[in-house]
Amino acid sequence: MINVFWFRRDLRLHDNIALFHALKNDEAVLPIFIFDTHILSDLKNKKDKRVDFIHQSLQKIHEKLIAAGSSLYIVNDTPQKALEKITQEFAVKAVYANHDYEPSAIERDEKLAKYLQSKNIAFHTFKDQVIFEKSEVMKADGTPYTVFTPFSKIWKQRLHENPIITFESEKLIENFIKTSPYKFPSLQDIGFEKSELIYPDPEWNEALIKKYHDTRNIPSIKGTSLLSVHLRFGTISIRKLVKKAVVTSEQWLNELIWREFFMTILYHFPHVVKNSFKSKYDKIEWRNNEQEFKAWCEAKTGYPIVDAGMRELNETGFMHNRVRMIVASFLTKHLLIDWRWGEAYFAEKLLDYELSANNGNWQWAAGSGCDASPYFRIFNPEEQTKKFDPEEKYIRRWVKEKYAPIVEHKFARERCLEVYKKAVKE
DNA sequence: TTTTGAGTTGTTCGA
DNA sequence: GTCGAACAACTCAAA
Repeated sequence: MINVFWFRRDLRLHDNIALFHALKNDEAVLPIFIFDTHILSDLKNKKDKRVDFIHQSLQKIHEKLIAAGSSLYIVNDTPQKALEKITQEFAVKAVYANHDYEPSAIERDEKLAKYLQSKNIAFHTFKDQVIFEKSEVMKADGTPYTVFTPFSKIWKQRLHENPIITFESEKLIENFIKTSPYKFPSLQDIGFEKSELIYPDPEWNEALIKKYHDTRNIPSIKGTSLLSVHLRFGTISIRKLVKKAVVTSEQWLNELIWREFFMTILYHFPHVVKNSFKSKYDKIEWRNNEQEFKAWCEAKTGYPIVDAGMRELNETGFMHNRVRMIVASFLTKHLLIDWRWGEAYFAEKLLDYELSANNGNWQWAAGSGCDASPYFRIFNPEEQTKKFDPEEKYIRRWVKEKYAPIVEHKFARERCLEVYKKAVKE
């Protein structure tokens, strides 16, 4: 009998909880990854940077496994069919994986758990990608928080009561199954091509995090950690990051807590995927002008800070956090385009795309979310530029051509206030 | 149950 | 140029 470890969004060998539990048993462990054809077929761009990133991360794991006399088993299929195949090929005692909290992942895992149970195979899952999950940080009355500050207070209290333990999974590498190497598929084998992917190594930058509070809002400085993509795919351990954040930067620790706050919100309020967290904001009469949306996507709004951000996104798959807020406010409030359109565009383009954070932040910008920005708070792109990019270094880095403003600020602001007021009053 | 204090990230206006 | 108030009034969390 063997055990199976299924890599999902935890693409690392070190400090991986489910992997640790799989490897500490007597049975040899077969490491697998499934390129889910349900998900891949939805990706329009065959040079998707995220697929490339996953592919590269798997390659690194594969090489380490080969060095240990083992091999990564990769299947290109639906998870259901992939597991059927594997359980036919091997005598599987149990499947190990880490929790995944998105609504579609929960549904997938529930179905697979039933299937595995019917085959008498255990399905062991563990908390790994967060410090506190699901219902671990709740109000005294047992209901979930919908405001960040009290959530973060209790989160920190819980952390204090439960010191972080890391898991030395990499030291158990000898317990992987010994095999001759399985074929490692190329990007072409799974229907994709090499992208122009550039991403930072998952390195902790102590000096940067110490200055984080002062420099994080300046888009021309590389003042943000750039670790989001590694958190997204689990190429870095959240436990190791939080341990360091606690002693380095309260501000940065808060950003990690925001990540868990939005994950908790999505878990308890899955309706936010399609609808406003606060239902009255679903009454907003969006203009949804297709040409204007196209101009926003293509970085042709005529507002340099907005266009710079969109250009950065289109070219790199990343956008500085301050600029994300500015372009989101511009789309929803200046152009009165449904936040879901913007959310979908970010989902397609962002290398660090994460449903919970993307949805939470878009709803924050649109004013429709929990703990959201009040609707009358409308970013003025010029004021934001004066404050955060006064020498226009960031703008000049990304904007080559100038366009006439798509809409006049004062007019757009007043129009937005009227439309929102009407929706909220009804 | 009622009350009280507080709530990521702003802008504009007028003194 | 700087500063404080208004924006509009609501909802949440906790005592």
